[in-house]
Amino acid sequence: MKYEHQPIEKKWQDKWEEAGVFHASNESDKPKFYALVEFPYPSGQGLHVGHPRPYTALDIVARKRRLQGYNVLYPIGWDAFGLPTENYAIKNHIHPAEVTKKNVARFKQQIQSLGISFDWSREINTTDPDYYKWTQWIFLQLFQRGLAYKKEMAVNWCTSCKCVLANEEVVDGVCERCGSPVVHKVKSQWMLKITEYAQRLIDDLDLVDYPERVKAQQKNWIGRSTGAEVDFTATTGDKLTVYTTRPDTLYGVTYMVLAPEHPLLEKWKDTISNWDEVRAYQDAAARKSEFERTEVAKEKTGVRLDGVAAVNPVNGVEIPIFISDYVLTSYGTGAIMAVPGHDTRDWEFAKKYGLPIIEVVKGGDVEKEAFTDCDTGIMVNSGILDGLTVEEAKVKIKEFLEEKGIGHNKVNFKLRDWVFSRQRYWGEPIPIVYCEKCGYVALPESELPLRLPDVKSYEPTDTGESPLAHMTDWVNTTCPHCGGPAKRETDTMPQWAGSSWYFLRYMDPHNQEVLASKEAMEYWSPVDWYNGGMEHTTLHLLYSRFWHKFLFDIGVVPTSEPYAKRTSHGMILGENGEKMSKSRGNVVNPDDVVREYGADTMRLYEMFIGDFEKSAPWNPSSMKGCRRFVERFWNFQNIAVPGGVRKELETSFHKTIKKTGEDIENLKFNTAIAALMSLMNEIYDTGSITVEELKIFTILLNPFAPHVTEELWEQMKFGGGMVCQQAWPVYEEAKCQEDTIEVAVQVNGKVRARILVAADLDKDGVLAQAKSEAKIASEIAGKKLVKEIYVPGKLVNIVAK
RNA sequence: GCGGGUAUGGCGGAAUUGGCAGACGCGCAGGAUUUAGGUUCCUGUACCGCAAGGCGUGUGGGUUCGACUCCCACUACCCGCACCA
Repeated sequence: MKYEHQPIEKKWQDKWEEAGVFHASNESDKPKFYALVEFPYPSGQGLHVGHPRPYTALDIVARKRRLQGYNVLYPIGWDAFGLPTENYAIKNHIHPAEVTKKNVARFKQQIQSLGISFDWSREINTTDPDYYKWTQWIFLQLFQRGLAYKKEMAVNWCTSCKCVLANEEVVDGVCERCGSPVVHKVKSQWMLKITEYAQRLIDDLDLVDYPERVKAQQKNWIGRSTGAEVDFTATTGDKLTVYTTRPDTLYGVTYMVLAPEHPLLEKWKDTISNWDEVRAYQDAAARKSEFERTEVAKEKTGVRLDGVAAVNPVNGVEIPIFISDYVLTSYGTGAIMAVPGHDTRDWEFAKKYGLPIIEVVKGGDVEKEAFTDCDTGIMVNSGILDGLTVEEAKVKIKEFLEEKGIGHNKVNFKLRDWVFSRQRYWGEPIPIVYCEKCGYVALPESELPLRLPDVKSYEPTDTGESPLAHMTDWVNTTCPHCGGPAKRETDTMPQWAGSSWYFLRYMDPHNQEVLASKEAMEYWSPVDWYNGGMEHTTLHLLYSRFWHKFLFDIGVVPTSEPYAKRTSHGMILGENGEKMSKSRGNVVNPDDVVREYGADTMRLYEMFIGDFEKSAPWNPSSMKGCRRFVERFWNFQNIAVPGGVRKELETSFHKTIKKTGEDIENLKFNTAIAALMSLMNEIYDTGSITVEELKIFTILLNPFAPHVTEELWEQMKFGGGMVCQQAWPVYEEAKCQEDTIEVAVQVNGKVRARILVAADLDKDGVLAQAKSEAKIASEIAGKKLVKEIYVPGKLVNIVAK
């Protein structure tokens, strides 16, 4: 009997939707389980085979949890604002909203053809005004508490998208999205003070269950470092503060370096005798692109300031001051003290400009190279610190600095505030107006959502203004504060805005009064299990944690962290082992796979392909094994006989129930499927399957292959509704153990025989049986038995000399 | 440079409180059924060897009765960050 997957899969997808079996309830006596996958950006290309991997994985978890009696929320939606849609709209003269609608319809149809048990009654879309009303509302809360502010600053400007990018969106000096060069441009931008949450974003990682690599990457990105700020004095009398992580090396300072943009330079204009040279260097630094300036390999350059010097506060020594573009204004104080004896960059710089190098920690040879690996060394040439260990010196110097009032401990972060405006059309309008008299004024809540106006042209402008700026009717408005003339903000929010809180909306997606009701959030929070890509670790994941902490602080959400557990899937690569992409021509469309092999086979294949957390190349030849597995399951019908679980298969069934359940929770879908395959092989070896056995097998397989299991359940007239409404089988620990077990017998660590023993036989009994084995007896004959080891149920090792 | 990870048959991959390496699947070889087979079923399959046996988890050491697993020193590759003082 051939399994016709096409009509059968469609049939069950329709039935599930009609019956609403996957709709979550906000009121239930059952325990809740909130599973979340990152909602997709509905691009024009449609789904590729990478998308279903995480969806299927959490679908398996969600389906299994439902069978176990949980009230499961497994929602989906569309992260639909963004550049590709807007660009497509411009090119083809279609409104971005129309493009979005079309793409969403295609994505939805594709996802539904995979049999994912999403709760479609909670579908959301970030471009829906009923949704972005609340994105704007959150922005206003940030603004009213001083966490959103406007700032004139040099920003990353993509020359092709004609748009500002966040630091996180610039990769190797080019735009992450289109690969065009990124240059610096001074513009007035909306910023969000994520830096205010830097410490808590690190600390609270202890509260959540994230993979170590995700935690490490976030910590690395936030970049906390501890050190001290120390005040040097310039010969002009100005205070010159530096940040250092090594205040213990203060006696080794032989010069200072300022960033070319350091504000004191302008003040010293008349004192610096080589001002022309300094100005030329400043200009050159300003012209460099982000990429040129951060290129690591390049040689350090700088200019010495003539006529101004600095005085080291610990020993009164006068030292020269340089400017160099390797010192950044955006980190620390924009000025550093240079210790060439113990810092590689300072050492190179000192060698190049012939500056003195002083050893302050013993152990290296500072004439040959900087001695940086010196945490265990002893201080020398360091006045009050001489003879101390580095560790002791750190404590003593800090006491000294504080006593004299010339320095104090300081924590610094690499994390910068989040550049939040984009000069594009297809994003949430920022609900702020600018009034000559009152400055930036928040729109009253009653005017939300502030809808995107219908513009004729979405073309980005070369002036760096948003396309919205041309809509004078829309731009010109009145100030909500004083009633005078005012202009609307014409920049829009970045794509990350809508995705920073979407998981809250799923809890109560149709609420018109608040972003989600208190009751709904208290019931569903936090997300129990959130799976997503590693590429979002320092973008979406960090941003949404920040917004959630803010919403927690103002009493909107009940938990300080949004996601209790995070997991990450590996990428599906092309057949050639390279990343799937249109340009490489190795993209596989899931529609073709579903048509040829069926959704169940596709799901099994993607889960069986390898370790879920690692990337794996697409290999259609092993698809056959999964299809074969589905058909062999289907053919169980041909050998089904009445009866309960047979004695000889009892242990196997208990073991498989245990393993399948545990493996699903541990993301080990590949071994869960392998266990089911093994059980199937064992069943076929007996020549038949009993009705009870088939029922259990069907329920175990259902989360992986939902369609074929439903159809077989119906064909067999097992009753009680659909498979997805049954109860997950329960195993007994005691019955996972065989009565008779095989024990390997080793002599001096090498396996020489295998014996069958009763499971409850004690050590002496097993050893006696092992030694009576002919092979073993001859091996140990005439030798002295030194040691005898028995690992219960596994092996015996006899050490003989 | 810093941080994280990986290395096992022809291939994807199993196996971790140290205890039978190669589960499961693909592929391949042989056989059965079939008019036929890109179907199904059975058998075999790390490597060397006819066999007894030997050898084997990136490399080199170590601990142990016993190491894919633990320790030390390397190599190669992948990912993230990177002039962060």
